[in-house]
Amino acid sequence: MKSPVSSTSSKKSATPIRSSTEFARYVGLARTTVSRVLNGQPGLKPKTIERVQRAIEETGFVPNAYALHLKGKRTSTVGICMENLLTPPVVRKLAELQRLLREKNYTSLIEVVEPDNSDKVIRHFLSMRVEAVVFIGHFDEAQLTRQVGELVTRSTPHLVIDHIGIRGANTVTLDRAKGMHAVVDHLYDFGHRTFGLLAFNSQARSVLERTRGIAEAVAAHGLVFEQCTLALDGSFPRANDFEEGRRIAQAYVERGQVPTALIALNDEIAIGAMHGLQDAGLCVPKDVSIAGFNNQDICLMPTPTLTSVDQRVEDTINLAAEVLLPQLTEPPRQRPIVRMIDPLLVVRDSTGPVRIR
Amino acid sequence: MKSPVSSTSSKKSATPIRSSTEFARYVGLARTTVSRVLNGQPGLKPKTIERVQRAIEETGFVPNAYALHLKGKRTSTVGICMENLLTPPVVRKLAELQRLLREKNYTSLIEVVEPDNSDKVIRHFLSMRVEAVVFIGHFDEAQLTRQVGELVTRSTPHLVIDHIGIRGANTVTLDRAKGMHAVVDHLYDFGHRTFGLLAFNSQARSVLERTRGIAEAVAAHGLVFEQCTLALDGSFPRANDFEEGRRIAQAYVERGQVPTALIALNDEIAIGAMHGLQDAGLCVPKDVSIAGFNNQDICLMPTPTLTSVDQRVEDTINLAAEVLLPQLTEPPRQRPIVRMIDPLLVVRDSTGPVRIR
DNA sequence: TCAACTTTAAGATACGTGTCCGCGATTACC
DNA sequence: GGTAATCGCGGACACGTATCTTAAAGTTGA
Repeated sequence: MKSPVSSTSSKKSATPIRSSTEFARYVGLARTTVSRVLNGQPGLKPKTIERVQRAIEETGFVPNAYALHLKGKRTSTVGICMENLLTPPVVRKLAELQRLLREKNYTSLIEVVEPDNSDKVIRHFLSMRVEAVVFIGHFDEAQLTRQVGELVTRSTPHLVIDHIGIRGANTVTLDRAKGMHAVVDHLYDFGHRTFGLLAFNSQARSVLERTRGIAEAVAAHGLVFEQCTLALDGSFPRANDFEEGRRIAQAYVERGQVPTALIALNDEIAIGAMHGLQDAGLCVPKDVSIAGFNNQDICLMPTPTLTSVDQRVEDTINLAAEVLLPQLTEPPRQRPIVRMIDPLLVVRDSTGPVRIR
Repeated sequence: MKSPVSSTSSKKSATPIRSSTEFARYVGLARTTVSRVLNGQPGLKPKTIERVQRAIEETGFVPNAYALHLKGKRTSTVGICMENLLTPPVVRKLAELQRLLREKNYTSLIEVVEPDNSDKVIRHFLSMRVEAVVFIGHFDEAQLTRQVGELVTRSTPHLVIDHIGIRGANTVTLDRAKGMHAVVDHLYDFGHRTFGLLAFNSQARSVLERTRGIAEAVAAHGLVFEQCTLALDGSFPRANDFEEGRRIAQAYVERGQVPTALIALNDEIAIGAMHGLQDAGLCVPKDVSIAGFNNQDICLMPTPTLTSVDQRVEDTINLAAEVLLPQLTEPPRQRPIVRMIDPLLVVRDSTGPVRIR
């Protein structure tokens, strides 16, 4: 493997070499000759090539990417707007996407977007001449729609991951409604007819989608959503999801009427609720079944292990790359591409047959 | 707030404007005049200024950052080498550092470093003329030492976060030995005299540091490390830490001799072990006390909640910024700066008095 | 109306790099 | 030793931008 930095010489070049002119002077060759070596052009004596390569090792000279782009080289840069860097599911998607892009020799420019700096982030991306902009997570809907529109106008490729329903946007997202549908079907098969919804009190699109999925599923089984579901939700936003789940479970217990099945917004809420029930002497899944969402590693932690809906992050991001990469090399398409990923219900020990009373 | 993109006009500029020359032609002014408006120079009619600003909104023109840097503008870019983007503690540090840098108008270039691509990443950072390189996490020690050495040689500022003992490196890291010392002291005060070490079977520096802390602590209490500690570790690397913790706990149970206190490598292992013990009918902390490490959110999840060592991520990163930022503007220092952060023991319900038998 | 001044426009140069071109120097072959 | 082929050199140009300098246009005052 070629090393950009010398591992043997400890030569202290007091003034590091910053340009090909300086570097050529160091080597004792013309700048043009050095340039031809660096770009692998033919018609050079092996001795000359070797001389330049040794000088690279000695000085650690690296051409200026800014000048290269000015000369017409592609930036090979993709800007990624992140909702945050703290919630595991979005960070996993970032990690996976960045890995794929890196494999294709693209650089990722990653920025966390907040409502008041999102235009600044986009402007920065554009000034860095990114070849595409990717959004991962959930954002202000009107703002995102506008930004996607502007990207389309200037024919900069884009992709929205996770956020459904942005008009005109290329979108790759989990079909959250379908995920909840699968959860309800699974619980219904076990005989459950009442469902407690944990922490669904948000107007975020991703949550509404899931509520819709539940509503459709219970309707498909001949149930009435308002009668068979229950919600004792707390504050939003929440401080700590485990504590919130525990709190909600306690609220059900104190109310003296716990649904036979609980469907949680995410795994943290689910596990918190599970512990809340267990603290109250209830048994999971004998007394109450619980399902989470996201299928994070923590699903394996509790006793019993948690049934959850897997986001299929890897498949999602592979699909995202499949949608994004052609845009970087081929002429722009007229119609936005929208692709949905089917979630995967992972059944574990926290869900079981309804107790016969 | 100024918007880089027009929110009102839906002008479809078929050929987006890519240079100030094109832009000036669009405005109908000389390129130099436009440049002076963009850079706020005096001696321009308000009407001219307004004309240019309207054109910016119409076209969404953004100057090319690459050309700007070539003209001498700083890149204001910091390269961040990440161990990974999957383990919460390092990602939290990244999130915090990026937030701080963004506040100071620095762009972060984030790359995940793997053993076989680390030189490539550094070379890429150098070609992007980053003003500093930051390493977050744990890396191959020899490789990192060499890379830091080369950065020093070319007087590019650097900072190593989390990795202790890199010769010549500016370092900010948690004092992990001190953290384990605190854990042992805490358990000792509760009467514990035997300690099971969970998943400490790694030669990584950060783990060795912690083992050292435990050894020092038990010695300070007049105990002999080899006699009072026990380890039934499994494979490394591990697939899922919860299951690994559970597995190790079961191994202790099957062996019929569980130490009164367990010290885990991290919170996941600790919680897994806790469930393993509970499955075997043991009570935490009455029968066995357990302590984790990192004080992640999941510590609040189990019953009982987990005693853990907090990394004080925010303080760590604030200190990191304090060490890093002056290097970006002031002349280079001769001696490396090494700063340690004192961890914080967070006592919860998983640790208690030793059972009297 | 003309000079003096202010405002705007245009020209030139530089930044670091790749590439093309023509010339001189070295090498290889006979 | 002569000729041709090879190789290195230096100059020139372009990329997008800022800035300095100079020229042109417009405005004011007497």
